[in-house]
Amino acid sequence: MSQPYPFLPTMQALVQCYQAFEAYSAADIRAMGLTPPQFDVIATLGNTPGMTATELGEKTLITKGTLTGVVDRLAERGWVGRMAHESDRRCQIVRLTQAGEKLFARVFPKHMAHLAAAFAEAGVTDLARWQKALNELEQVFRKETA
Amino acid sequence: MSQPYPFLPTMQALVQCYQAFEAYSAADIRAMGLTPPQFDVIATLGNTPGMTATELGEKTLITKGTLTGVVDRLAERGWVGRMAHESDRRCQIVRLTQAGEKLFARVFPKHMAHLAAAFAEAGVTDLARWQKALNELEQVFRKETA
DNA sequence: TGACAATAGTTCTAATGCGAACTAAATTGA
DNA sequence: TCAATTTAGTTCGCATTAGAACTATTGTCA
Repeated sequence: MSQPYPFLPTMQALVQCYQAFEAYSAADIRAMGLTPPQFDVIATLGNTPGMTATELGEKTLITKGTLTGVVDRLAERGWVGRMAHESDRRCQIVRLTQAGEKLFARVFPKHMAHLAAAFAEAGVTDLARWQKALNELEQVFRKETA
Repeated sequence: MSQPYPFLPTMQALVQCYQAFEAYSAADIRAMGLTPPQFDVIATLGNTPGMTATELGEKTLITKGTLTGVVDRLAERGWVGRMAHESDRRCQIVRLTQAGEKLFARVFPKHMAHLAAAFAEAGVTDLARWQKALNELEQVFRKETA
């Protein structure tokens, strides 16, 4: 009896791997009082002079409709601010406030250390091999829609 | 200048690969009038005599709190039903109705074909290699919490 | 220059998603 | 046997998510 869908185990492995990563990462982020998307925004804006909301959305993979709400809540807490773009009045620049910079300096290294602990036993050869597999598998899903 | 966090490219590849899969899969599912979790439930219940909500949550990786709502909406549309467990009155059995079986027969093979199209050019060697990488990477995130 | 298309953000709706609190029922253990 | 613990589901609060509709602004091009 041959496999009806030989790709299913690979797909299930992808989903389980991602869920394991999410659970591991999100637990640490939530313990610091942030949600994963909020952390992504803070981490992306760290050490930058700010960027447009569109640019921020591209880097964090957050859709623009969602990004409005995420930035709203970060702004309410005083961590980010919105500023007018110099030449294009449609755009706005989102950047960290001073309090946001302090938050970034506090949570970013801490979360990186949390992740580094997970990868402690992984060698550069493993990392490269995994990355290659992921990039190849990603192309499987990209080529069809293109 | 050495990499400050050598594991970051691998993690980004994981997130991008998963997002690509999600986008590819969800577009097809939504076109059939279902959400991804709704499809997961229908697909999991297909060809089974039903199962408890806890079991269903474990297979679909949907949290129990969320599962209540997902099953509610599927029940409203007449695709699944809740039944009392024979011996344990805390449990309930969730199973497809006749309409649900028909829906399963219609959407499941169609979505599998959509996925198979993406994997058309992938050989069994590729699939096995990707799966191995994903299983290894998953363990990276599992071992720390265990 | 002026209609038209493209872009940037916001707002809206419906559905997840997670964690915590809660009720009901079953299990444990002294 | 019965109080304490565990388990199964529901409910709630808060945040995210996708997509579509909408406003404001900019770019295109005949």
